[in-house]
Amino acid sequence: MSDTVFKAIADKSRRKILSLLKEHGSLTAGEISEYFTFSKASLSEHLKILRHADLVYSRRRGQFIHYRLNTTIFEDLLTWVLELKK
Amino acid sequence: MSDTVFKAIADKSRRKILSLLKEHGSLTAGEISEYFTFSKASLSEHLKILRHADLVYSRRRGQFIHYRLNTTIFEDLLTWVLELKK
DNA sequence: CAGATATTTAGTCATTAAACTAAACATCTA
DNA sequence: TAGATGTTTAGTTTAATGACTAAATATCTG
Repeated sequence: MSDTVFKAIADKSRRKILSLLKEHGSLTAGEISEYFTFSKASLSEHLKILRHADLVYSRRRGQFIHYRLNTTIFEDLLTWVLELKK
Repeated sequence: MSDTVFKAIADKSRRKILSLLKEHGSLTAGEISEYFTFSKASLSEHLKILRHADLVYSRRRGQFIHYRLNTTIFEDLLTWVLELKK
């Protein structure tokens, strides 16, 4: 399990982004930013961290960039937790 | 799910401590320190963070303090992961 | 193409986190 | 009780993180 993933989910705002994406399926950076008070530049930074951890995909559709969860990494995270719990 | 837990598992050394405890059942701070190169003071700091996150118990037996995993929190972590994955 | 909108990059600053050494505290044994 | 061993606390330093503003880049529309 990569350190990058644990660092990515260590931040409360990023976890909130994940749950927003879970709830809505897909959101643009602009839509996500409506749920937060910090700047769009800061949000972009958070999204970059989530992207690098492979926790989200992004795909540009015209002017907008759509984000969605990449659930494959959660599989690994699940394995890590179960390994310690069992 | 508390932020404290996510912060606690964000550190690679602390995750290694958790897996050592999983593997050995129970270890003293001194025994744990043999697996690391950093100072015992630093280890003590890491153990404090794990204790505050309720990821480990500690119990003094004479001169030694024994650490072991507290698996109840992993249950919550599991729920968090499943919630995003499902 | 020019202007508008969406998003990211660059550069800076304040806060937090992780490491260290030295000292303190707890318990055991002679 | 004194000295040895095990562990934590205090105080400091350095590195990493998260925030900001300003500027750059990408795409759409008139």
